[in-house]
Amino acid sequence: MKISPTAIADEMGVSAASVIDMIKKLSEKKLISYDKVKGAKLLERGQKEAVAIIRNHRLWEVFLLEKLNYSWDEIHDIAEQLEHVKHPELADRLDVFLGHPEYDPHGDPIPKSNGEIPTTVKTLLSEIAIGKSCRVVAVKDTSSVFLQYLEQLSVNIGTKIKVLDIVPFDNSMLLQIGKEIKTTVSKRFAESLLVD
Amino acid sequence: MKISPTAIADEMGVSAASVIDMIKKLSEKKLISYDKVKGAKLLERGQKEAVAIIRNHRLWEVFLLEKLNYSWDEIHDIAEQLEHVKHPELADRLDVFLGHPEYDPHGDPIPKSNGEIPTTVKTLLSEIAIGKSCRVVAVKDTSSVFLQYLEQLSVNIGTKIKVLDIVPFDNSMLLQIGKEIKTTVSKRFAESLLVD
DNA sequence: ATACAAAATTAGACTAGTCTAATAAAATAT
DNA sequence: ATATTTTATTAGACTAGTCTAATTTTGTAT
Repeated sequence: MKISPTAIADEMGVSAASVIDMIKKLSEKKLISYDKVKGAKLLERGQKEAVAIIRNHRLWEVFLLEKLNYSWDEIHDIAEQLEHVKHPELADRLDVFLGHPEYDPHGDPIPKSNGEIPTTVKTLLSEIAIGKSCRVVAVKDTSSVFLQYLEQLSVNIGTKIKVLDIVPFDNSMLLQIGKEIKTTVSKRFAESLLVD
Repeated sequence: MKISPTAIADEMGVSAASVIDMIKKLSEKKLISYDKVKGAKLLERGQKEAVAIIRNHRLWEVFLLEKLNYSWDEIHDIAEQLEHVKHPELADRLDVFLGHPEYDPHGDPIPKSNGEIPTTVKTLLSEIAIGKSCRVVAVKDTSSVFLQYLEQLSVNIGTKIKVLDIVPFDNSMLLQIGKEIKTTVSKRFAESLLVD
């Protein structure tokens, strides 16, 4: 997919001009390539740095949730600060301390030391047929409102969900969540949850 | 003690001009006061922020040493980055997780949530008389070379030291460290170690 | 193919933090 | 009390990251 300056600007909430400036700087540093037609692409060094930071981020998220008892919707913002702490062995030591977790609390895979990222088969809940069951493996939307809504519905990574019915009118889904809860959710909701 | 711009510049390894510029900015923000005669002083708000950061720093040091098994001389640099991570509850949660430690690995007291800093009676090892025993409570010098030297001598916070003799010529001290080690150390060394 | 809209780019400005070099003020020594 | 040295301060410049307001380029629709 083509990554254009405006796409980045929207995503990051900065002006297009800032993105262009930064693209120039990162290109000079050979971290990314950029050409008007192909858009922006990570170069080898940039890819490595990026994956390392994602690894940090996800490991810290596990730490914040499991060790400091932060909730699902609070950890992202703090991890965003922690991810930039730099020290050669830090991620590896954290990884050992946490017992080599494979996924972060949002269900995203934690890159290995060597940069390898485990892949998982993920399907949108919205694509599950009536009568089928599945397990939540990740969330696509990590906003607080969504995560808090999930918490309210007792939906977590690993929660079993059965699709009882789909309303043809607007594709709302009637779900059996775990054993206790039966509820209807919107199409938008079903498109924000990843299952296997 | 009067804190002058040059003193700060030397300590921080920046130019005097930068210090003056920063003094202006911090004064405008009412974090410090400055007057040529009295020097720089922390104001209430500045004091609070400073203590909060020291609290973060020392708690992270405990974490790095105890949980990630970093060594005595590596933790300071990493904690210097971690200390600036900002989140309302972070220090308190870390404090709970670590079991409310009172001192950091260098023996310095960890400020309480309310900003209170426990005080301890500390004496320089160089002031202990021949024949007296004492326990190491803190280090005054936290450079790697010094900390590594201490490690080599098996000196840690809590280690018992007996002053066996003092050389009148240069005030070197003959020490009994723990049960095993007997060695002579320089006056400089004895002035870098705090005991009770 | 021309005109409008959208995206990319440039120009110029601003803040924050830093520097060096020049100057002013203070402290110290004789 | 004056000369010398040290300290404080100012002036002007630089980098990094950001912005707004042009302007140029590209894409699209008729």
